[in-house]
Amino acid sequence: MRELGMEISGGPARHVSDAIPLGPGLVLQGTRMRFKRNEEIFGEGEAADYVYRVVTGAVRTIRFSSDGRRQILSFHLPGDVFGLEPGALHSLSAEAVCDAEVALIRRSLIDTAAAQDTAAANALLGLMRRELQNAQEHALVLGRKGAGERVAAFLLQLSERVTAEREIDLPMSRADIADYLALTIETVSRAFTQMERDCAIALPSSRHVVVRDRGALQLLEAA
Amino acid sequence: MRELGMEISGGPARHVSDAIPLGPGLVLQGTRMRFKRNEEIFGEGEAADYVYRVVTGAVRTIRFSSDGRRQILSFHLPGDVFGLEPGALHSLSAEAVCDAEVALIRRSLIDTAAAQDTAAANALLGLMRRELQNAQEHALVLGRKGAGERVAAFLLQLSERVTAEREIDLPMSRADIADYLALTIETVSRAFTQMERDCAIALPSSRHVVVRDRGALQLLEAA
DNA sequence: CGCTCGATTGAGCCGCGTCAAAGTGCGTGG
DNA sequence: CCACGCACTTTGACGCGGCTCAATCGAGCG
Repeated sequence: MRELGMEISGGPARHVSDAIPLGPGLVLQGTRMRFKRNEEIFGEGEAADYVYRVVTGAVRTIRFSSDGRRQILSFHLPGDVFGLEPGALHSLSAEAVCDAEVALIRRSLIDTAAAQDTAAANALLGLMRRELQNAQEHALVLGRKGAGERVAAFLLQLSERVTAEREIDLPMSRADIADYLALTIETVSRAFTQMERDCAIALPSSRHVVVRDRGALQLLEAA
Repeated sequence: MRELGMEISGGPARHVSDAIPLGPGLVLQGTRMRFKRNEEIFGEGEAADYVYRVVTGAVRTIRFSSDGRRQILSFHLPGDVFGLEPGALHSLSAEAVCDAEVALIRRSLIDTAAAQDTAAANALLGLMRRELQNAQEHALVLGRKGAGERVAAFLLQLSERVTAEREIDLPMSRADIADYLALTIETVSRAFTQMERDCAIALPSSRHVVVRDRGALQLLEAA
């Protein structure tokens, strides 16, 4: 995190404490910060002195391939914890997908809690497991699915996370989706168009998706 | 795990205890078992009552895509711990790549140790982190690299894990490599042949790789 | 010696990336 | 309020890398 103190938004937000639930029965106090669209929250290689929780907006974690192309490893939505690293340094970067509010808590507090309270340690383990399963599922999608199937899987996953409703407001651009699914923006766009032609979804605007036929999407996802 | 007691190999191996180091200062007693090539160690959806550590041989963890194709998520070599799941059920299957010896330890013992000893809990967290980083790195490789680069990255990674030497005995078949890298056996084979033509490696036999020019491999890996 | 499984090699095709050009929405400034 | 500009999205044409299908080769084993 660069210039931690300087990036806190003006007004009464400074030092407004915010709760970070690490698990059942374990809630630690944090500080809320605002980040603008595309702003870096922390960078790869920096000291991992904080753990974060999305309050509003969305956050992406990214790494760069040796050829310079970026891979988005995960999207984090309100309620999600991110930046959790057992090591001393961040092994990836995090950026705000759109304007976002994030709650921070000092890493040292969490370590202390985990050292004294086994319930806290187990809560951390649970958060870690969740990320591991996400990463494994992601590897499976990237390895075994075609373009249309990846986009369908992405929409289904997102619709489950955001709400049980049929309408999704995408916080991220086509470029973000492409870098998450390891495709190009053109291919992602064509997949959306094709799904609209098949009446699986409707696209009132490019960032607003209406799931018309969930079954058709699930069929698409299955390759 | 099916028919746990019945699959223990004959002879004095039965109930021979084996140490499983979960971390610095935490070693638990386990039982050694033998598995034949391609034998299932545990299956997706089964109760995760044990944690495992490879003693000799190699183990693969796999999941199946909805279209029936398998994805190998990771290879585990002697010393590696696998089968660790915070949840009650295994979220993936494990099989012996070749004849292998595996040390088992009851999950309940580990949970007890983690609940009483924060050092043990941290050791578990470390093992989990290692797997998470592997999974993220794997996703990046699958998403951002071409065929030759994937195979080069695979060989480099394997050579670092097995030994610092220049010779690698592959425990796994081309089909295993293909399913790990999300390629076909033909493409993997062509990549090997090409690397031999480029004098980056030598192939005395299909399972024995000699790294001739590590720099060339690293150049290949970088896309 | 012959069988079988795994590995290699070749020919052809298809999906997705690349390059290029419109089209669309939104914020800014005149 | 409208005109403009910029960023994002969509659509099209084309090429290439890896998959498919198929044949051959090689090694271990009965």
